[in-house]
Amino acid sequence: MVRAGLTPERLTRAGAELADEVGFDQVTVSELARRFDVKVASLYSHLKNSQDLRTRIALLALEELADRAADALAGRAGKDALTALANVYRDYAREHPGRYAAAQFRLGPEAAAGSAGVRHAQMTRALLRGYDLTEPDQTHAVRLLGSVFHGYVSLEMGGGFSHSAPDTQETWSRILDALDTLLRNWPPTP
Amino acid sequence: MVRAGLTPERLTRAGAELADEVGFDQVTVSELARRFDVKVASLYSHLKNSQDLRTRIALLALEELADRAADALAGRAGKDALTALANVYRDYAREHPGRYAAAQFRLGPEAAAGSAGVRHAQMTRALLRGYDLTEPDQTHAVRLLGSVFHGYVSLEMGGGFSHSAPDTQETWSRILDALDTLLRNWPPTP
DNA sequence: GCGTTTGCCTAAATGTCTTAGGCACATGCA
DNA sequence: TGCATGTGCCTAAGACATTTAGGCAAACGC
Repeated sequence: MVRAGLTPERLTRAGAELADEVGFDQVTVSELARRFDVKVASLYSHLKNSQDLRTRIALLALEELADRAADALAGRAGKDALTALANVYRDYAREHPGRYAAAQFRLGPEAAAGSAGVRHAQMTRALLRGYDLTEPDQTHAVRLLGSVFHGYVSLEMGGGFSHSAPDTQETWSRILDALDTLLRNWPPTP
Repeated sequence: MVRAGLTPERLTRAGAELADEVGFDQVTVSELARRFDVKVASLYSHLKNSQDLRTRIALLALEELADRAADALAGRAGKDALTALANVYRDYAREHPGRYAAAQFRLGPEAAAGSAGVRHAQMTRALLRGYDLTEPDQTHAVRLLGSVFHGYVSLEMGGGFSHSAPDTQETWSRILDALDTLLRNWPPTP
């Protein structure tokens, strides 16, 4: 009997691919076992359970996203950086919808602490250094950017903007213009 | 044998309550049957299947949300209306997390067409009449507001802003200030 | 070469989803 | 009032996912 060479890492990568193909919430231990041509119970030597698998996929996606973001931000500032970071999220979601959904997966406090979530916040903060914001407005802006990026990408992927003109690419550009304007003219606290 | 009095409507309402208690993706035909003290198979006279149940809950949530939004917008304009509408989404998500998740549920094209989704878009457009935007910028702004509202609420509910000062209420107010400013000074197309 | 560990197996329990077919109660018509 | 019909919930059963327990054999360490 030839050993399949299962490891948590290989299972996680295969799980991520599976998520992109069939959707994150259709990711199943059974299907994963099928792909490795192995019995289901065998996976339980490498994964705690089904939840563990999903968590690992989520952490993988967060890492990949953070790596791409770091890459995109290198050497850029101001609106150039804003556009680059925004496009990282949007492009990743389009290329890897299952992984993107995984990145939104509600992590337990332990997993969240060890995740790349922190890097994401730091990078958004770095981006904002190109604008003239001081605390606490910088934090507010970090949260705004996170909301817009995530919200736009979710709605676009979910088909929320599907059936209407103008096309979503134009809206995306204009939203980035608008955010840039807003960050350069952040309203003072009333 | 006393009849339980099942109807699609009662099942949908109970399903919505179940969603708020245990989360939308934990809503199960079996659990619903348990709550009505009825055998699982009995529900299949009233529901096509599990997907049908979820779709009905989603449509219910979209209706409720649209009703609240219409109510909140009545007699308001400008920033007052903006704040009111935004708070409808945020409050609904806090009061009814399961229903809110349901409202984000990916509907099939048929269900989507018959849903209250259209009313939501119309109301956002109505709100924007208080600002000076013409097409296509109005559409861009509709999409931006949808993205921010949805994105912020998801991230806040998902705990994305949990562990940091300043508190989320302050951020929420400042984001609404910022959006108001932005809509009053929408940048011209480059 | 031998013992131990590791990797994948079989077996079995539990739970969900779904369909098929049956019995009894409620309702409608004579 | 009595009967016929239909509706509402039932039992039964198959398919599939999750998870645990325990076993056998290949790989590795000495």
